[in-house]
Amino acid sequence: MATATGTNTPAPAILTCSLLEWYDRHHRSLPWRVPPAVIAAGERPDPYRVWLSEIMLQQTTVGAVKSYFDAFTSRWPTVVDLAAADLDDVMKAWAGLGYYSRARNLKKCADLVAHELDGRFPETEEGLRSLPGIGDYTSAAIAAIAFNRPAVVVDGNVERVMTRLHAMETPLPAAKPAIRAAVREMLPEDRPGDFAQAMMDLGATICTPKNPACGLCPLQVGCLAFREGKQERYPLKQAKPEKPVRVGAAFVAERPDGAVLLRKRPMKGLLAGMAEVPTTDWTARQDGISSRDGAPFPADWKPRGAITHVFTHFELRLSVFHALADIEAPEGHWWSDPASLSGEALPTVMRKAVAAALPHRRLTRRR
DNA sequence: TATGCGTGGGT
DNA sequence: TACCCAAGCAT
Repeated sequence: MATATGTNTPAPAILTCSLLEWYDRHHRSLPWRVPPAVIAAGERPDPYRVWLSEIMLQQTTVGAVKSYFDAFTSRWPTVVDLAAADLDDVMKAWAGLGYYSRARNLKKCADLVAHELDGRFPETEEGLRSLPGIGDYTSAAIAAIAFNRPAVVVDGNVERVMTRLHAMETPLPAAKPAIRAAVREMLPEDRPGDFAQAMMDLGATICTPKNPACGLCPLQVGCLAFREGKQERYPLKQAKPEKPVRVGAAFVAERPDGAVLLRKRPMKGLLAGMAEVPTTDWTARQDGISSRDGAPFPADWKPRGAITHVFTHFELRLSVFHALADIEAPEGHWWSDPASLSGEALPTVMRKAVAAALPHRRLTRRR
């Protein structure tokens, strides 16, 4: 439509058409995706695989998800299989992927779908939204991708694309309603699933945070940020508070046969229900950083350096100590022998601690 | 609306 | 190096 200045802004439907043509040619091939040509032939994706991929992809990169997705779908091909699994096994399979409440909710959701919904996922946003671990984004994404419903799917990619397209001066998250409205304008009635994935692919491969490839962008003719040469200015965001530092000590006890003493973290809070080596409390204090006070039992604890791990909202510095011990596992602890250790539900921070104490031990899960 | 919740890769 | 960021959810 024409503007007062004489410059032309294409109608939303024109941009949508351009985006879908781009997607037909340049879509990413992903293990959980049914490509557009196959969709056009009338095939639909497996809702279980769509759901599983969407949960794994929450705040997580495609590269990190792929091997986990393959492992999960090989071991548990259907939602009924996953419902029949032990939660402990699911947590072990999830270890390293982060945000562990996702895995707990994944299992809850699978149980619910398998036992109360006859193994079938709801087909509406509202129905999906009521399931554990499924919020506004994920319900819309599954409804669109698995069931071709005209849902407004807005993730971080879409936020970036739309704030640039319209040169939105409102910072996130306040801009979200305007972003949703702008996406709704572009929704195609016939291909909502492809449209949602096309927007995300565009954000991931063309409309990137740094150095966007505007020369290859199907929306370039309509992009106000590009017109002003200010692509990287958007999206505007609220400033974040700085990260506090917490310190503590970790104690890696090794039995003569090489087993390592572990315990289970509380079921609530950080790394809930995951395994760990014994540690002191993690405090904000900077002094006593290498203190071996707080060891789980008396032993000849020797310093093995320190590790740093950055969580979302604080940075953790752990002094690591090692000792040989041949005792019964204390209440709530267990000895994990060398063959079992890498399969434990150990979050990355604890793998770092063990690696510092046992530098010759292999702890990597996959590659 | 604000905060807590992981991790690894990119720049 | 020190950030930034990624297909967010629960409370």
